[in-house]
Amino acid sequence: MTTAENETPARLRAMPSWLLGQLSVHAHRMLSEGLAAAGARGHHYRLLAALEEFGPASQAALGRRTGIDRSDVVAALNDLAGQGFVERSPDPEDRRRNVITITPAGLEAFGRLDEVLAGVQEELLAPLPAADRDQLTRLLGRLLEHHSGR
Amino acid sequence: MTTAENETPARLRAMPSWLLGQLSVHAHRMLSEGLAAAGARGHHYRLLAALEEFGPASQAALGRRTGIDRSDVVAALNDLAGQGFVERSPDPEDRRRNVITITPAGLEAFGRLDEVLAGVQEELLAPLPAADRDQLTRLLGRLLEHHSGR
DNA sequence: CGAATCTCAGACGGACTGAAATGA
DNA sequence: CTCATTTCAGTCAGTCTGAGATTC
Repeated sequence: MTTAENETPARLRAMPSWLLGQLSVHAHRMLSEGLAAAGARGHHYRLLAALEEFGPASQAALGRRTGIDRSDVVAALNDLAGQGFVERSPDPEDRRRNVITITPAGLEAFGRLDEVLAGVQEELLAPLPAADRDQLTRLLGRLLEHHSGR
Repeated sequence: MTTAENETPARLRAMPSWLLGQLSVHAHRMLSEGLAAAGARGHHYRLLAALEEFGPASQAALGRRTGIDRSDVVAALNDLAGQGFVERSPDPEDRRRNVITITPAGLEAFGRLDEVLAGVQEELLAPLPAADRDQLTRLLGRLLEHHSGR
């Protein structure tokens, strides 16, 4: 064979959008595997993080904060409620809504998942020295800020 | 409302894996829209790029180079052949194979798509000064190199 | 009335698997 | 016999849409 049979075209390797896409696939795989080993999914972590930071909220608000579709919020909260990590109660001020509250067990579970994800970030950035890691995170943050409303 | 109802949790916003994932969704959307306006899909561009750089190849080799599944390679090449951008001919040296060759019309189409994608990269990195763009691309490239075999 | 919330059922495109046919 | 290639049919998980019931 004169040319390598599994080499990515240089055109692709030079494109930031390609690098971004490939890396995000790797990151997503690491993340899913880490969470799966802890018995959770990405949606679960995101919902718990929103509840931990902002306190009790309606399901619609949780969907907006986490970017999870309204239907998927229902399903993920079913899981979390089944494990006793959140509680659903009707909102007395607006009876269309459920108010979702994180429980002590939920906070504890969130702490464990958070450590798992910190480990994944570590693994993801492992090849870079600390200064480069910070710079990369800053640059990505700036791009995302710019491309998602503000 | 005391707290904003659509703010992403700080925990997420600080995670490189989250930034990567969100940005790659934006990038993918821009890419698909740009290509769709030119009547193409991501698979088509990738296959044309591999043919342009490495010359005629079997379908299996194209799949390996572009990371496209063997089944999807068949479908995308059907599209490209239908538009006259590639030609399928049996390999005389190994009659299991089709040798795929890019046509002059295909090269021209590739040139157009390449300009579209260059514009998308420009738009994606727009908020960053040139030095930061290069650094970002370098850092992403290093991470990808490390996390994908070589 | 129009708009928002919660819920379920199902659609939809993308990535992938299995297997058959052919040939090295 | 084992392995690689091409092709098609079909599966699978993830995301999203539609619609109904309820309340604002």
